[in-house]
Amino acid sequence: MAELTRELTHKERTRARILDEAAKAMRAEGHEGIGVADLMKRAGLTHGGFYAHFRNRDDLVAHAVARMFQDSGAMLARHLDQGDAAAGLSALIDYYLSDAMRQNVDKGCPLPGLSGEARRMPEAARERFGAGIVQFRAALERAIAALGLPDAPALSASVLAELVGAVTLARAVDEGSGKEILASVRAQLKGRLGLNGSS
Amino acid sequence: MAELTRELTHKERTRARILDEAAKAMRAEGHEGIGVADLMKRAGLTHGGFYAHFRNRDDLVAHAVARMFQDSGAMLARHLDQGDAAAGLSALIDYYLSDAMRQNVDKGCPLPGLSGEARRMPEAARERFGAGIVQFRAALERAIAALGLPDAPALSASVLAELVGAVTLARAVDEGSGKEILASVRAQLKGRLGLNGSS
DNA sequence: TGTACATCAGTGAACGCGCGTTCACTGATGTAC
DNA sequence: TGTACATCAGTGAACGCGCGTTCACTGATGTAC
Repeated sequence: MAELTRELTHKERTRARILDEAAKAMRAEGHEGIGVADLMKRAGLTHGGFYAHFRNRDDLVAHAVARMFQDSGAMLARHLDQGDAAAGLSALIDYYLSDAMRQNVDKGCPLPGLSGEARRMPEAARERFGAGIVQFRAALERAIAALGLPDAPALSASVLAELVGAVTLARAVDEGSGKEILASVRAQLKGRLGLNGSS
Repeated sequence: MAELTRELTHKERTRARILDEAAKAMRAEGHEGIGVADLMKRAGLTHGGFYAHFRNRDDLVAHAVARMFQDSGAMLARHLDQGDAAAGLSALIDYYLSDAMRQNVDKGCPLPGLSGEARRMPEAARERFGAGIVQFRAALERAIAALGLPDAPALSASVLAELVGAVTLARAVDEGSGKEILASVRAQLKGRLGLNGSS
């Protein structure tokens, strides 16, 4: 408990900086897309020091994945853990399917960029990734149930698939098609969840 | 025209074999996941011969992507280019969201496995990939329009996102969750398209 | 029909390069007295 | 308060390895005569 509020040591701050850079790099370049030397350079260090912070590269990847889902969980809580489920879901959809999400591949949710290669990640990272997906879906399910829609478990899977698929595809096509996919899916999804009229 | 029916030369058959292996390997391991030497070994050859068939590795990747979308287009045509749009779409959904699709990552549609890294592919491959997505969506749009549903363009984007997202996520989580995601999305998607009762 | 030769798909050794990892060392920090 | 020393985060040269690519060569094939 004291653990949670204690000042970070110098080493802990360095480690956090490395993890932040790793999370950015992995979102942009995939889990194999950045090397130890480049990563340490981005964090303002030399590559040899890496092994004072992580057992090896696989260990880094696992912790970077955990880091990304912490951010992701905070984003979900910000939108969904408030009184109004309809307003929260609507805002989440607008955020997730925004053009900023399409463009800023190194920020935000790891699902569109990394789900396709999760299978190939080192074991610890893969497990955390799977757990992150399950957690994301559970948050959606709660919000959908609060909205009073039927069959929230199945609907949450469907909505999550549509959100993640839309961003993934929007990033893979040309800019015009990508923006259009996002706009189409935003409209369809809100229609489906009855979020059209108000708020 | 004669081009299309002519017997393949020995070299052309070899090239096709290399491309088939490359397509399989890329679906399973990503576009950077297989090396020239391993690929040629899988095709029963040695690595030096590679450059008699392709300018370089980027050239191979571009042609392998084209190859995958040929297969993908044939799969779509098989399901959708027949009289009954409802039966065709229903069969496509069952095929695409099947457990076989979840398991056999080296076969079938390249979208779930590779869309997330399309952005990072060499330019020619990236363009073909984007074109493949647009073509897939167009086929869906035609079938949805034939079904008589309103707003086919937007709905096709939404359905495609859901299909691709569902398989991507199902492959990234544990087996139980994966099967459950596929079953949920199958049911939701068919309900959405009014494909529940018959056929 | 049989021989000589050109063609060219495929071989395999070699290359330069960047990767993850190791390790002896440096030098700033903070505690002991 | 000032000095001596232990700690340890970070440095940078070095390693073995696998990668994409090159290239001189081989040997089977098929055409020319």
